[in-house]
Amino acid sequence: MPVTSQPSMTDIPDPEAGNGRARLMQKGQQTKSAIVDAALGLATQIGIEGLSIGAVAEVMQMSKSGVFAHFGSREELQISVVREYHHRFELEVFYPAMQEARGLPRLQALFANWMKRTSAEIDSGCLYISGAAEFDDRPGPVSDALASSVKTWLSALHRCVLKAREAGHLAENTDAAQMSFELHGLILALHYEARFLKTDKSLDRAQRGFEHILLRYGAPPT
Amino acid sequence: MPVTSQPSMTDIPDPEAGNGRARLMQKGQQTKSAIVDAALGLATQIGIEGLSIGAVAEVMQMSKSGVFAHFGSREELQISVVREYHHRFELEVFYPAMQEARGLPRLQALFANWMKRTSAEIDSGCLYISGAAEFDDRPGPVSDALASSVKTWLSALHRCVLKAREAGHLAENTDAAQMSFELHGLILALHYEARFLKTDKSLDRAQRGFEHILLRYGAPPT
DNA sequence: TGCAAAATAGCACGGTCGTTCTATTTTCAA
DNA sequence: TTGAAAATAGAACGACCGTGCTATTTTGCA
Repeated sequence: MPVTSQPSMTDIPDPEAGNGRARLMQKGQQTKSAIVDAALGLATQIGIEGLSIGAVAEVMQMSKSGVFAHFGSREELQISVVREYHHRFELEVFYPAMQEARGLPRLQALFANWMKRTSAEIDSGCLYISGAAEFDDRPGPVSDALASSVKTWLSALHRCVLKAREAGHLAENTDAAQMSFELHGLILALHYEARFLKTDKSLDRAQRGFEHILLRYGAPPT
Repeated sequence: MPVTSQPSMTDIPDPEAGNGRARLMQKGQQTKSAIVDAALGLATQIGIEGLSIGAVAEVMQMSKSGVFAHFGSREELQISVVREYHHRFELEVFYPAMQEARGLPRLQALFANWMKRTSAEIDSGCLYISGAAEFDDRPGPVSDALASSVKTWLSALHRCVLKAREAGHLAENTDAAQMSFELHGLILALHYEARFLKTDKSLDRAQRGFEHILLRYGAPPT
């Protein structure tokens, strides 16, 4: 069997796509990347709405207008941050799991990577979770970008569950959407209790919850 | 058996407690209540951090300083809002469920009320959820008040699970903390998917998830 | 009814915000 | 190396923020 092309989670067009290969980055692009980097770091701490150009400028040791010029508006900076987060999420959660065998092993890897990225070990919070709370009552381009990223990820998860069922690793009558919902809940509870309430053992609980769900949907016990 | 006194979820001292009965509210107290009311409405839309005295003053048709004088600081206003939310949560979720028979019926009522309060039908978001995202990296008095309220509620839930197990409605080896964690996850997923992603059927999924959890922990099938 | 106390308004302060405009510096290709 | 283009800085703007200070109004008891 030939090596198939890497499946991508992404369905969001990335305007910068493919200009990294053409030549080494121009100075401007380098700086812009560094700014988005710094902004993402800030956003995971104080939230996307809390992002201020002044704060980013200070971290970057640049002037406000210098930072501003790269984006044209705060909103565009926020959207860039969301795109960057999406990109990293793919890199850390999605792609590595795709190396695993289709079906249950891949689903398990997906969930394990997801937990890793969500848990408090990584001291930066999850933008998909904090962002949802910030924007669930505030429609606009940033909210749209965020929702689009999240939906892309959740539907990738949904597909993975479907494949596991097709492979006979889950019961035939498995409701994939229902199972995805329950998995999502475990991650959200992990994030909430570990990060906000500082409850220890949250990671264990998420892991055990995962096993409970697998059992319910007919996976062979581990 | 005599009617026992109403059990309370609260372990937070309320400085205003018990002065409502003494006499009709003084004008100042009335206004303060109305301000907290308006502020809570704003906070559920734009977040606790987004609360500004100016915005509250406009809703109240008062001057900024008029509003400010009641609290002495923005932080105190935020804390008052958290306390008010806690109070309403008790009233709408906790107390009504206490009318049900101890054990499984009470647990079911608790979860049903919780779902009702969380779902998108109630167009105001859940302060416990949005607040957690806002304050998980921002320690301080407001974060403390919020965390304290949430912990009070979660431990009430935990106790309810314990009682259900003691009553023989759940398997003897039920891990109450684990079960509470999983229930919490369902509510968080409901809030996330219904409010942010506008996914329909989220309420059904939460309900079905609840039934799955009950089955796992040995409750008789409904 | 009068008077102290409480409640509210009005104004000003220093600060931060996003954004605009203009000047200066840096980059990169011809 | 020169010169156009890109990148960055700096100052200023109007708006909003929380807060303090000082009137003024309203309240509720003696």
